[in-house]
Amino acid sequence: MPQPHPRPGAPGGDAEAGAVFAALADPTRRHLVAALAAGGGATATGLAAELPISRQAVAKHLATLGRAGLVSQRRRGRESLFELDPRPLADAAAWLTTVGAEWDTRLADLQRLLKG
Amino acid sequence: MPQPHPRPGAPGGDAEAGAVFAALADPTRRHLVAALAAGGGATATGLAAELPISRQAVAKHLATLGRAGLVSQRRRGRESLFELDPRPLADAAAWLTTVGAEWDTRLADLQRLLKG
DNA sequence: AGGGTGTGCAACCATTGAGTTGCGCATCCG
DNA sequence: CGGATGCGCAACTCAATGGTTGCACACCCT
Repeated sequence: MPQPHPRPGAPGGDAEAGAVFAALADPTRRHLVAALAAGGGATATGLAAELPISRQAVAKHLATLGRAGLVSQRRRGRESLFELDPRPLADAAAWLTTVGAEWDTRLADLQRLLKG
Repeated sequence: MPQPHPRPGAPGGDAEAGAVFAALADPTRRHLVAALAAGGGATATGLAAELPISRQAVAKHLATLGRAGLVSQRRRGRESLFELDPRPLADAAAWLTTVGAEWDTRLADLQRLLKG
């Protein structure tokens, strides 16, 4: 129900979604996420091989993605595998559609107001 | 079809989506987007009134959102109105779901491989 | 006309973040 | 055993960015 003054801020899970947006703000990180989505688990060294940056840079990015809950790490002998966890992506998508829907509702209300 | 070397990057519209993610990475900007979605057009001064930062800071954020295509500006006499444009949100959502779907497909393929 | 109100522009500061290099430790393999 | 390979941690540089203040211009209203 559209009110003139709904709460100023927040659709559900703003913090979670925010972490995801911040994580995906960087093109390198988007590339990593896409690569992990397409290729399954991979190591930092392997991922760095197809990128113009150092392994440590990739490792940092993976750590950032991990902090956002998008990537999980598993040690396998002397190498460590990184794997995508797509669940937070859903939260972010929900935020986007919620805001979009809220806007659409507002427009519809406005038009109804003008017509009526 | 899962190959060892799929294309490195990109579901459709990576650049567009990236701009949106970068724009929404900041909590203040998310708040602004939410406020515009809920309240319709607003001025920088009005938006700054409910925030702990200066009008100019808000203006800068609105400019950033404008560069991402999320906000349009219209001069009305001596005040300038900012309005949400939700279309880029759809692009970003599409990116998220594409990546998620790609991951799901990969998982399904893997399971089929193990079963078959 | 002229004061109040709202914008926009520019300079400046502090913090964050991406990237690098160097080093030490663990693990596999000949 | 001992070299090679891979990882993680720490220190450092450099650019981007969120925030501020100050000022000048445009517009509304009495």
